[in-house]
Amino acid sequence: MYEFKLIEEKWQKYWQDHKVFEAAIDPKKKKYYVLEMFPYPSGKIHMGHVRNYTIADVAARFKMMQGFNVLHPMGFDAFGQPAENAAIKNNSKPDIWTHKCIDWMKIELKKMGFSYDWSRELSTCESGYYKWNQWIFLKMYERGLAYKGKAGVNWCPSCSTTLANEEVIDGGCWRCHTQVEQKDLEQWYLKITEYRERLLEDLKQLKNWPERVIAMQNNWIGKSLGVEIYFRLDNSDKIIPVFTTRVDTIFGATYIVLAPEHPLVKEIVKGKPQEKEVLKFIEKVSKETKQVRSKDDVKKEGVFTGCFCINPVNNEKIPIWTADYVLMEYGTGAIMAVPTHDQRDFLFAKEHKLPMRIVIKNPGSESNNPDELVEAYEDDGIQVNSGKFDGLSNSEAKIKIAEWMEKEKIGKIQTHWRLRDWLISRQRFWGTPIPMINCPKCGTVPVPYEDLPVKLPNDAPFTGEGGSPLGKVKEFTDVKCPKCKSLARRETDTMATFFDSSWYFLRFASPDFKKAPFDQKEARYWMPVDQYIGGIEHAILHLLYSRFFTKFFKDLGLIDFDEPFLQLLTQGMVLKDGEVMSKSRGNIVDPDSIISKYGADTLRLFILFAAPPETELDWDEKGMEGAHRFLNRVWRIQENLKSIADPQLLRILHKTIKKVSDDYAGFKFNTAIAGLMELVNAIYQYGADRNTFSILILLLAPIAPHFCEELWQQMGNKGSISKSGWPQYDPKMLIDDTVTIIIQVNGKVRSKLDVPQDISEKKVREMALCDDKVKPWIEGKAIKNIIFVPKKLLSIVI
RNA sequence: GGGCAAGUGGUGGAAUGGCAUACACGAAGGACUUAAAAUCCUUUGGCCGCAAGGCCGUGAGGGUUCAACUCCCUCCUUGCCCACCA
Repeated sequence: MYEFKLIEEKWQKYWQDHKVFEAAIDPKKKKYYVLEMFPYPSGKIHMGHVRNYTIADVAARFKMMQGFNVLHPMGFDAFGQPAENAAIKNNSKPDIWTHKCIDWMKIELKKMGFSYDWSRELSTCESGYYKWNQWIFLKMYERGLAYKGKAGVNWCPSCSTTLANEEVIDGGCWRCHTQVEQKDLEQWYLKITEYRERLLEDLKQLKNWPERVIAMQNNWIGKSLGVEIYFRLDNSDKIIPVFTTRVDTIFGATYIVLAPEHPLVKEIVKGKPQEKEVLKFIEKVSKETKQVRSKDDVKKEGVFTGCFCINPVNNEKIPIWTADYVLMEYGTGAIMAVPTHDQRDFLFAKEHKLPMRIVIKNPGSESNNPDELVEAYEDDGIQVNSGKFDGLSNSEAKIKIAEWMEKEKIGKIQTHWRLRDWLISRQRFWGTPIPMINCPKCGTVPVPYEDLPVKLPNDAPFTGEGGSPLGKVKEFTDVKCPKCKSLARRETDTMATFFDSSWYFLRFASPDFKKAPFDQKEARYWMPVDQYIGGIEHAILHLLYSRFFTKFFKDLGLIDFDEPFLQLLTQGMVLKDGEVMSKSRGNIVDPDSIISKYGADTLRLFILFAAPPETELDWDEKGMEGAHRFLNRVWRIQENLKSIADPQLLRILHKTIKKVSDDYAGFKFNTAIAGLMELVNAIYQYGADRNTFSILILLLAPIAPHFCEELWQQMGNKGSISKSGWPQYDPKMLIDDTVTIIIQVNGKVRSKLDVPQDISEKKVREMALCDDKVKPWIEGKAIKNIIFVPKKLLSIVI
């Protein structure tokens, strides 16, 4: 039994005292920057963190042993609501709570033996960091990328703060899940939409990102090509623009629908007999939450406005409705309804007995009668009832009709985007103050660069209610206008914490740099991040914002690359009995208690062995025992070393070096460990010599570093094993003298032959045909064909 | 409704056109021990058979191939993400 507690403490101290993992520019060495998504300091690390950081640590240590100059930093995403909530609850201060949490988490992270360069540690709540948030904000403001806008914003009544669209999940607050309300406020936005084309285009560069993350980003940016069509109001010059991606169905538009919030609705019903009913309907819909309106099973409601408009392609007079299934936020807030080719329109038209016309012929149906439809036909087909476009395939017609409409000036080809500007204002204390001053004379005035940072006051009244706590601190709000020197009021909103995490990876290159967010010389060497690792929950927001900031820095001339993260790995969740570990379920396994029972090396080994990094991992304490048993099995090898290497074992050793090296490089840690276990099993069979054992220790070192450092030292080596180089295999040792050839008859395995590896096909044929196990299957039958795959198999077809 | 994954022994998983179930867990048996733990050894997909051996078997069905967990088509199930997006 090895004494994991003593060994782990000993080597953690050694790494710290000898600054083993402190990184510095070395132009002679190839750099490797490995980064995991930094944690929010909630107080304790959980198994998700352990898994994330263990994966990254093996990558870092493996690359280091291979001779790369590795940067592997760690920091804390320290601003945010929980600190403030804790302050409210405990009548304390957010910074005290946060620093306590950070200290505690650092202890736990160090116990895991991660190879961090702690000299680069950063926390986003330090003014030395958030000063640069403010600097970046001002640079964006100068370029018109930060602007103030009044808008209906998502308001969480529980946190009494606004939320970005992206932070609203199923109509609820992303943290507390309270139903989100709509509220009008003056807010700061970042114009991420200005970068949408590049954010979309550059996704193509990201060859080493998981496909699904690319797909999610794609959908989120949501570029759709379509046509804006101008419907003229009957007996008026007023134009109602309508956006469609299915312009091929325009000849089948039998009515149009305006969103109830559409400003035209009230205008056009004025004085009409329907006015009262329409206004009542608008009133009713305004009370519905977006949630209710988006439910699929809720019946689509709507009313006729009494007005008509003209379909510009055939001058048909069609009715105008308003209905709750049309959303003001998307497109133009108005749609053309084609009941035959859109299922929502179909259900609505059936309900309200509106006319229909088939314009895309379903190749699988004879009928041309819309009354016989049981649902809308949304697939491809041939144009009918579409004037001069009849007979074209609808995909062809889409382009032809769009071009024709643009020529006739009755429509315009348009691009629509789903991505909105990013709302960053928060009515919260524990965040970066937005560096702006509101002067009664000069209006909005930026804080001069030399006055940065705008520091958070030490104290503020925390009630959790009302607007920004900063608004109640007079020393903070009262300030002289930088322009006219008259009394002005400081902006009291703080920035969303996603701002902080959108560039921290650059700050790690030079965490103490005083003149800019980062030292260009350091950034040029270390960036971009070679391997980024984190949870899939950040697949959209955090990664999109980080990509946006990176492009912005490039435009400022500070860096010369487009994308911050070359390779991305999204690790799977850690489950317990098939369920997500969570406080509410009460099924949390505390890493700390596991470390004291088995040691960090065993925990690292188990968590990597139990499943591939990307898939879910079901926690199983029995598996921990197995992992621990394996380490003890390795430990005992040293008691019984032979002086001469067994030639059989030597071949297995070299194959293992290759397998483990390849598997580490491909993040296939579970099979790498399986390979090491096979090697250990072989050692127990053949007996190991010193060299074989040393190589085993080196191969295992990235996964169980303390354990291997100790054995490495006991073998008489000096210095850290992480600087000792990576074992190389001899390609000649991978080739066996003999190979096993599989003999198949009609695809079924009937025999196996052990033969010299360079044997001729003729010889194998001869051996196979007179093989005792093969004979009965081919006797008296005509051989049609024989397929020979060298070194693998011979397949006889009869 | 759309997109992306995935579905393999009692369990976690391995194999990405060429011996299905590597490695581990669990289970059963044995050695050592006064005993237990630890350790070591053996067995462990199903069915038939004393055995040799045979047949079946990777969610279901079909296809391509000498050969399919792997490629193609249809479907089912689960997970994740998106969604009255026009």
